[in-house]
Amino acid sequence: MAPLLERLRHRGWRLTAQRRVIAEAMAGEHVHLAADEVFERAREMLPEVSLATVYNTLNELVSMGELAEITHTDGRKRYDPNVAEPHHHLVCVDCGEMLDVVTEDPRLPTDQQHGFELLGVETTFRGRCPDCASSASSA
Amino acid sequence: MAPLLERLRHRGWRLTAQRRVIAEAMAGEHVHLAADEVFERAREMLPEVSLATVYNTLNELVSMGELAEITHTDGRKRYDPNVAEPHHHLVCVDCGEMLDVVTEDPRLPTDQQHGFELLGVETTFRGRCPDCASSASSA
DNA sequence: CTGACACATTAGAACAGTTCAAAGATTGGA
DNA sequence: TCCAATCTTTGAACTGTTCTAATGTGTCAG
Repeated sequence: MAPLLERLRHRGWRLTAQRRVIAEAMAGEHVHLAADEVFERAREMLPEVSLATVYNTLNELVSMGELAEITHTDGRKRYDPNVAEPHHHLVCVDCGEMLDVVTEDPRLPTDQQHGFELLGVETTFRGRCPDCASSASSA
Repeated sequence: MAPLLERLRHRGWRLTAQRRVIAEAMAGEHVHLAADEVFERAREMLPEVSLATVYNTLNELVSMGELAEITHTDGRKRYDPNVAEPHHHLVCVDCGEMLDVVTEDPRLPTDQQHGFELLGVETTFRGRCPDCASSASSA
């Protein structure tokens, strides 16, 4: 799938300077930035950009389906530009690093569906990343 | 497993009036209350109880391992007294109702582990509950 | 090209959920 | 009973996010 900026251009989305740097901040493969991190990155490229615009734009991209919103344990929302390939997440409980993993979706047996119309599944594997594991054992 | 209050008594946890009503508010099988809902329920039984105590107590119970903390999409933490039986959740995207479901844990293939030491898995099935499905189609 | 309207952006106030700090109340043990 | 430890309370502070009202910018019809 084309990168985020490309996709937005195709949609005829009005691409202002602010929106471009925000989209550029989200570029990449394993990107799971929180709003304040997007703000940081965007500001390096365009210092005048405001936090409100970052929030506006991220919310808009989410409702356009161009970004996925991930709710992290710490209460900050994170944004994932990888909406093309269905995937789950592997998160380090110590440093919060988040990686994409591609695994089979877990299944919900019919007798557990409670009459729900199923729409999706999200799985988060929690663990300790190599860096945190080695620094913990040496501590 | 014994209900929450029972377990707490066994641990010799100092059981004050406030703590008891908070624990009682969490009693039941499919309970996934947010802090303000616990506060509400507790206050019905003991009007003097304060919100700070609710937060203090919930956090304490979580670190004792007697409650599980669930991070909901809306930014409110929810608390689950069912820590005995490993389970996952089924959530209505419209009304937020949350049910426990018992399914097999999804597996993370070794080639996807990125060197992480795995600690746990959380799965959330998202869907629409029967009530919301019928009111949506009639709307 | 120009005016005008729609849309984007901004700063800061407002808001929700949660945590913190200091003072007061309660508990259990000597 | 008195003390020390612990619990509770109030209210302020903090974090992440949304809202508001004013200003700025792009686009297009004429």
